[in-house]
Amino acid sequence: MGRAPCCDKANVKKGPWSPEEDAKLKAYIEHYGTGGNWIALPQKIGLKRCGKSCRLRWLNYLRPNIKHGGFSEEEDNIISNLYISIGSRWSVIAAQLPGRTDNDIKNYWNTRLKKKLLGKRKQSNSNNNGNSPSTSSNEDPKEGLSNSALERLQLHMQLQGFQNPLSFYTHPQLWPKLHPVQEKIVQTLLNNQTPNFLSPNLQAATTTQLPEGQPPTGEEFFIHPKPNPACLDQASGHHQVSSFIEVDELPDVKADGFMAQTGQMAEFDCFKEVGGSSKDSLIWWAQNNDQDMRSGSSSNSWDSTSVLQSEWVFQDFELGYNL
DNA sequence: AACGCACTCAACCGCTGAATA
DNA sequence: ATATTCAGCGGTTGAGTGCGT
Repeated sequence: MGRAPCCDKANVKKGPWSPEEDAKLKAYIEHYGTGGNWIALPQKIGLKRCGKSCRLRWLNYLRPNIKHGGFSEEEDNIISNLYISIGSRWSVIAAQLPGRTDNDIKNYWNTRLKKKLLGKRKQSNSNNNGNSPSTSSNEDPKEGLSNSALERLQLHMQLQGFQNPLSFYTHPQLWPKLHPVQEKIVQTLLNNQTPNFLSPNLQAATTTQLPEGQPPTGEEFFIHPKPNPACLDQASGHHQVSSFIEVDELPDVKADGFMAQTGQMAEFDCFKEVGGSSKDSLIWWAQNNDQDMRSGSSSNSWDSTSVLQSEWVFQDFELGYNL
């Protein structure tokens, strides 16, 4: 079943918008609104543009109170931590940054912030031992986890001070401290999307608050997944170490080798603990991601069921992975 | 000055899910 | 229940720009 094009491509202008087009679009929307139909809008205005193009131009550029560039440190923190927490859901991230558009944030992340953070990490690695080649996730996307997953894993560990592998699990004070904004987002997402079997961890995680009246310093923005006590108790402790070893420092961690262990991992007690359905989901996730990796697909791997599901399964996956 | 490379960002493309016929 | 339409979203592209040689 094909889908009808949203506009007549032959009669539609593409490329950069002229000031005249901008003025027409802006004046019309400010006066009449969008009318709830972007497709019909360009015809009404007399613009030879696709409705989608008009919508994008309005949302990303013409809309009032749009900020461009000049991201602050606080915004950097929020973007980084939300990316690590929820992945590339730019619209959700943008919703927390007034005046910022998803497109702007996405560009900023891809061109600057990611490099800034991963760059720090590489520098940190070379300072530490000098023998870690630090394979960047985007160097070879066909091998290993998806770019997004690897980046998030790397950033997550970096930002958690992974240099002391046991510090997180052995120090409850390192457990989740959510900024109220993030707590709200996570709770909202939880209520709407997160499968029940994953909720307990996260809900527990969200219960830890910043001390009242204490302003966030930035560090508090980081969301730390709380380890599943069942896993801690029943998996003989080995996962504690494995979960903090950097993926790119593991010996030859590639798609096949890594994912081949999912069956073994799925049998861990801690996964039995959370119920059959979750186990199935985990296996499903592993299989689907395996396919995604093998195909080298650039499609959004966080997806098909629920981004959050994948996200938290991924975290559990880290816990359960046995080196 | 000219060239090539890297980077930025506006815009496009294609997919998904919700709404509706 | 199915098909269709559309808004919204995330990934990708390519023109423009800056910088080094």
